[in-house]
Amino acid sequence: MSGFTAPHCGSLRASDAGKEVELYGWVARRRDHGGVTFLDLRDRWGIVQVVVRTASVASDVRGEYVVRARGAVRRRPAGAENPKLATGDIEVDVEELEVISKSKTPPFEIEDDVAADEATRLKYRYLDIRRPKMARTLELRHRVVQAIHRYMSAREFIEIETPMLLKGTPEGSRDFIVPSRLHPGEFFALPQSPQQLKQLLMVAGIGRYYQIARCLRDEDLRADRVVEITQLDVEMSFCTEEDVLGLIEGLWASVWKDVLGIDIKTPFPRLDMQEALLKYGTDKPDLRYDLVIADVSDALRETSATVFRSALDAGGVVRCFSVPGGKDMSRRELDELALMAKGAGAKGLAWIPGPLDRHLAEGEVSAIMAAAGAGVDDLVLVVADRRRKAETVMGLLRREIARRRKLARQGEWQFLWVYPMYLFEEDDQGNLTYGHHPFTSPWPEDMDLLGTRPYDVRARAYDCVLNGVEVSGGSIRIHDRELQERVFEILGMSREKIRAQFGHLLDAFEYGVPPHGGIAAGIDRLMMAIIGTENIRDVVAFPKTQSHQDLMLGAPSPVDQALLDELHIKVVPPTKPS
RNA sequence: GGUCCCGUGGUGUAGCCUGGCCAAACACGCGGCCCUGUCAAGGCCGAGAACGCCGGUUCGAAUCCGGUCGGGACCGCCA
Repeated sequence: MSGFTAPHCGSLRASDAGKEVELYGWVARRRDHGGVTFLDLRDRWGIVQVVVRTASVASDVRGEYVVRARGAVRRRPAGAENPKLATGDIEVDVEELEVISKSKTPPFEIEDDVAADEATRLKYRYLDIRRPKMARTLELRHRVVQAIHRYMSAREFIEIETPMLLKGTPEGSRDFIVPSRLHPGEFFALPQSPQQLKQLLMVAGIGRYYQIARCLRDEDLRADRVVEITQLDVEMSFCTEEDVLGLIEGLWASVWKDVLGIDIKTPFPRLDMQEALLKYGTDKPDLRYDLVIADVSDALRETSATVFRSALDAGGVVRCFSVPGGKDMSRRELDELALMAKGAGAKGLAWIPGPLDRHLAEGEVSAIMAAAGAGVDDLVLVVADRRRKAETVMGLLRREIARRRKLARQGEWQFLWVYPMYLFEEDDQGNLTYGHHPFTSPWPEDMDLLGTRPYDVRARAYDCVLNGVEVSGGSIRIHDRELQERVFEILGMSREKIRAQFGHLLDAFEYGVPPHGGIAAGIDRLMMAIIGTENIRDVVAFPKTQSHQDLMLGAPSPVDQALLDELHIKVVPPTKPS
């Protein structure tokens, strides 16, 4: 009999009692009592206890050895059941035990609550994945993706693969590029997303497209970002926002039902961008806790407190929110928060009651308290700065307070749509840039603002946020060649550049374009929300580090000079600034 | 591009602020012995780190300073 068809260690139940089985697995733990030895045998499905009564057989078995154990499943003696194990009602009485392969002592213990350094875990990822929690997460991820396939397929969406080797573009994120051997000095770009291809599929008349696609962006990493993301990419023709939002609400409801057995409420609440930034200081608010931010700029217009006054005079804002029961926060904790605010670029952090009170008029203090909705036991955190900076800092503090004081209500699934958003944003240099991407359709009623007040033009764009994680985002696209060209021009692109970068799309738009729109959902972030982690590496089998390294494979690495020559590539080592 | 945190046996931590009492403590793991019912088994015994690396200060550095490498968090960036 092959081990492949043998029962799984973790799948045995009381109903299997009496069966003669052969088990294959890893030794998770050995408890040697002299006359009798218990081995916990682990496979992807779980752990089962096997009992070895021949001391000599068990004595040379060690942790992480791969073994074959043959014996009879039987109910455990009364009182010896282990309710902590799914297999805890039974055990396997070993008649034959064979060591298939030995193991060195692993660099960290293979158990769910490992505290091993993440670098070590990444180097030995194959051991890390042996941890039941990791294996469960990967299996859950598979089930989520399968549920997505079923749902999309049932609605007549078809999965179409798009190329990995695309044309580079200076827009958006930095491209990963691949040298062309046959075209010296020219490069392909790996996809940041199949955006243009899926729009072209709409021109092609496909109507309903989806793909579970890998996308690569060469950007600096964060706790919630990886280099290679997996996204559900969707595009559909003749649709409105309501069609897309409804489709995705139905999708999440279906995934939650099928995979988690949970009913979630649809439709999801909606919040426009402006309100999200004001009340939560972020475009992806976590609604599992309250902490609503208030603007108190007007109340402090005449204040004599210099910190607020100078910010307001410079055209900035003063924002605050109340920390319930925050009066008990220590000076040390407040200093930590202030340090964090400064780290995010704020000039400082004020709190009420606090040292700044004496610079404020009586009425100003009470106005702030009232706006924040603060009671006598509460503490109000106040930041004065340029609007965008104040929003960022308040959002950061709001999240930090919730984390420190464990304010997020567990077990809640707080979905929401941020919609509508804005078509354009201001970049660091004060230049106009797109908010979502340059193919996003302007809000019809705002069309005449395009030439005059572009920043006020709303976009037919939407983000779906779950528990503070942006899980998807998309838009209704421009399907008119002239409007598309106009938007490119407002973005400051020359005719020549438009031609070179997007000529294929504009050409296609001359052959009958259906109105279309779509959305992309990040599977990695979705999984983060589902398992409740803030570390995206927890949901990826083989993730890279913050500096884009694969510690297990040792990638990136140099390649043979011969290969470089063939690709017409010359490496210029970085010069150190003196 | 920037700010911050971390780097001590196989693993996780303590020690570092206030240099010498630290060839460094504790727990887990590991090795040996004992033990027929445990399941984080238990008991006894034992091995194992000159403190990421380089340089400096000092009579003396795990402890102070500079640099460097590695990991992480955040700002910028991420259409």
